[in-house]
Amino acid sequence: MDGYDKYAHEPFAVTVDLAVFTLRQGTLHVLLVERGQEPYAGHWALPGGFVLPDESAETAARRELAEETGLSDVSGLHLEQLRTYSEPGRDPRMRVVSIAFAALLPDAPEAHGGSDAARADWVPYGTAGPLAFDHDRILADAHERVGAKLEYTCLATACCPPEFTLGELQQVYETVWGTALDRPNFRRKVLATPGFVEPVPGAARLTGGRGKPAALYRAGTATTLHPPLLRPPREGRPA
Amino acid sequence: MDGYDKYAHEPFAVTVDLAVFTLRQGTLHVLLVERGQEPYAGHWALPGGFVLPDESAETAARRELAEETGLSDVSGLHLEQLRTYSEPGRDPRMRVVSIAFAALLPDAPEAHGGSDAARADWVPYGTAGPLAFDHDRILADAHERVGAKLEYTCLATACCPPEFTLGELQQVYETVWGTALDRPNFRRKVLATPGFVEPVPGAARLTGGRGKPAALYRAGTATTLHPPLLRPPREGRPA
DNA sequence: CCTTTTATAGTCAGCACGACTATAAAAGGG
DNA sequence: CCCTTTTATAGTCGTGCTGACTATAAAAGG
Repeated sequence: MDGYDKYAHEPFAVTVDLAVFTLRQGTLHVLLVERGQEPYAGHWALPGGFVLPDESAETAARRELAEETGLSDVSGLHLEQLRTYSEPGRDPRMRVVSIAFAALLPDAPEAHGGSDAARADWVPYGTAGPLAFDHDRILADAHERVGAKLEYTCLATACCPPEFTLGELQQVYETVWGTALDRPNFRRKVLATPGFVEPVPGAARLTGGRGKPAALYRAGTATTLHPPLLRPPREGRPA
Repeated sequence: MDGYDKYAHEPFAVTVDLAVFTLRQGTLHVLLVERGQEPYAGHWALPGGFVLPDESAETAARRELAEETGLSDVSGLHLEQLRTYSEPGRDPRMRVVSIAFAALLPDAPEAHGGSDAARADWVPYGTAGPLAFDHDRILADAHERVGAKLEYTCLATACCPPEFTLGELQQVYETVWGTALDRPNFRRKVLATPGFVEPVPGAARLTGGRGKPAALYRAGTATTLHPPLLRPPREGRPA
C-alpha cells in the first residue's frame, strides 16, 4: 500500500453488477435490462451502475436493486458479494472493474426500468441469448453460488412468502438446482434442522389446490444448516 | 452499465491485497510488510499494490506475490479471490477499492521487501498487533476462507512438499484449523477419497525422527473432496 | 532390553441419508 | 355417492460415513 506515486495512470471506473433471481410460476427468473446503446445494443445485460464516491459497493448494489426492481424496502434482503471481474477489455470503452452481487428475492414485483430508462424485465434463466460484456459468466457464477448457498444456509426461506408450506420450500430447491427431490426425505431433513422452519401455531392450513392441505411454516431463527442439505451429486459440477 | 456520463467524479484507485499463509515449524504464519510512512507508520500491513492499467486483478496479485516472496515461479500456485473491500474511508488518503486474495504456500522462502523497499516478513498468525487499514478484517476473512477450503478441496497438498507423509498433511489441517484430529480417522478418510493422495511407488520411507517411518505420498489428481473433510464443530464459527 | 514415539490396522456404535412403502385428507368425475 | 387422483405426512430398512477407541508394528534412545 506504499508507493502511491505509482498511480500516474488513467483511472479505473468501478461498477456493481447484480444477478437477481426470483421464482415465477415455478421457474427461475433473472432480472435483466435491455441495452439501448452500443456496445451490445439490443442485448440483455445485468442491471448495475457506478459506485458513487461516498458509497461502498454494497450500498451501491442495494441502491441499484431498489431502482431496478421498484421495491421500496430492500434493506432486509440478502445481497451477497460474488466476486470482482477485472479483466482488461471486458468493456471496450474504458477500463471498468465490476463488483458482482447475487440475490434471491421472494415473489418479485414487475420490473420497471431504472433511472437510466433502460427496459428491465424478469427473464427465465437460460433463455436470454448471449448477454452483454462478460455477463454470461457472471450470471453463471451467481447461479452456482446461489445453488451452493442453499446447501448450507437458510437462504431458501428468503425466497418464500412469510408463511409457506414445505412443498413451496422444496420447490425453491428444485427450481434453483434443477433436480427433483424426494418429498419425505426433504421433509425429514428440514424438520430435523433446529431453527430452519417453525410451524405456524394456529394450526393454519392452506387450501385451494388439490390434495391434502399442507401445514404452514415460518422461517426460523437459524441462518446456517448443520449438517448441510446437499444437492444430489451430478457429474461435472465445478468445485 | 449505461449512463457513462454519470462518471464525472474523482476516480477510484484499485489495489490488490494478499493474505498469504504458510506453515513454519508447525505454526501458521502470514506474510506481512512493515509500513514506513503515514498513515499507520510502523504497523504491519498485508502486501499489495496497485492494479496496473493492462492487468487483471489476478495478474496484479500474482505479480505482487512474486515480488514479496521472492519466488521465481508463482504460476502454479493457487491464488483465490477472497472479496473486494470498498468502504469509503478505509484509506484516509484517497478512495481505494481493494480486491483481496488468499493463498496457502508450501515451505516458504525468506521474505524480502518488494520493489517498494518495505520490510517484509513471515509473522506467526495472530501475533501482529492491529494491522494497518482494515487489514485485520481481511486477514480474518482470509483465514476463515482457507479453513473452509480445506474442508472440500485438496488445497492442503499445496502446502506440503512434493512428497509428504500423512502426518505432515494432517498437520496442515490441525495448524490452520487450530484443532487436533484423530490420526487413524484422518488416515482412513484421506485414503478413502480417490485422487486425494497417491502412494509413492518405490516403497520410499522417510526417516530421521523417532518412531516408525511413515510412507510417502504425492498429491493426487482430484481437486475436490466428496464427501468433505469437515472440521470438528465448534461453537460460534460464522457461516 | 525396555520404554517411548510414531505409524498403521482394525473394531464398534450411532446417525444421516437414499430408497421405498403406507396412510391421511382433500378435489373431481362418473 | 363412490372411486380415482393428488398431495401431505408417517414410517421402515439398509448402507455408508464418522467419532471414539483398541491393538499392533517399527523405529530411536537410554
